[in-house]
Amino acid sequence: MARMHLVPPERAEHRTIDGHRVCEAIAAIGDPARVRTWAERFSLLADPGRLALLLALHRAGPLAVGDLAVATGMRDPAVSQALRLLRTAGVVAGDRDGRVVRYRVVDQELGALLAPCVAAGHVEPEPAVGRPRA
Amino acid sequence: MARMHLVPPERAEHRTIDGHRVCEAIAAIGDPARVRTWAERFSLLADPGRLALLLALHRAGPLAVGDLAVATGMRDPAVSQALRLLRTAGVVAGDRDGRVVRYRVVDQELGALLAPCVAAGHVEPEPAVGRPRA
DNA sequence: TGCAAGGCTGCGCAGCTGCGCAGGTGTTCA
DNA sequence: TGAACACCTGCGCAGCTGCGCAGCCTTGCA
Repeated sequence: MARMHLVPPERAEHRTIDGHRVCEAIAAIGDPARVRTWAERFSLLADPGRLALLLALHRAGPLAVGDLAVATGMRDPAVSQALRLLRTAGVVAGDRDGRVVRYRVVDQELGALLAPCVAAGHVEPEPAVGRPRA
Repeated sequence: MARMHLVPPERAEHRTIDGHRVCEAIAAIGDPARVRTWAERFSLLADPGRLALLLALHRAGPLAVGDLAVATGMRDPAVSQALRLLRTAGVVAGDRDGRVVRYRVVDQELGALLAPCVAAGHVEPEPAVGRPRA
């Protein structure tokens, strides 16, 4: 945390307000690829449809595609496509039982991110931040 | 958690595989508006630029727009726009100091979501390999 | 063996998002 | 007072995303 001349040479000549903090910030960001990976991870939860599917699977256990469609009000293809995305990402897995495929959450790390979402169900924190200048 | 006839009448006549689990799923999903709110929350973290900015602000403390631009490699307008989005969402706040505006993270709940992202990073300093930025 | 059910895929569209460029506003300093 | 600086905004574009419709494949049952 001491010596950080991590500033890319390209930007080294830019004038900075708090140079040392810029270095700390760069250290905090770390590998851009890692940041992008996490952004993709979060983007999986950024869609109401997928989030609803994950919440349903997380708390109601293995569910079939059609049932998920009924529960979420989505169309079958939409559910299927969303699940395919989540499956590709390694978040869910499907178990075939005859002609029924039941999906379940397998990525515990991402499942843990669902916890605060569920916990905050009863309380609605103030989204209305006082706009100084609307 | 047993008998829940929460199934919307519209979808009530659809054939289901595990009817009770459908009800549990609907209960797990809860209010669609809440799901959408959380999806928007996650979507704030779903962009590499915003995520990098939040990581920088979260760990390096208050930073000016220009410094954030240098740290992230983004252009000033992009940083400004991202911060405006985050500020509108109540995630960050800016403190004006003369002509400099230093931003900081104010939404602790969302800041907590950054923790696993940081913890799993473990970008350990390379002991001897001098690679500022290949 | 025929038929229905469950699930998946191709295609196309509407909508959104992020960003770069140019220009504007307010502040500080020579 | 003018110039430099920090930040913000309007505009437009390229790219992506999610979803609906229609159709196909596989499976199970009568």
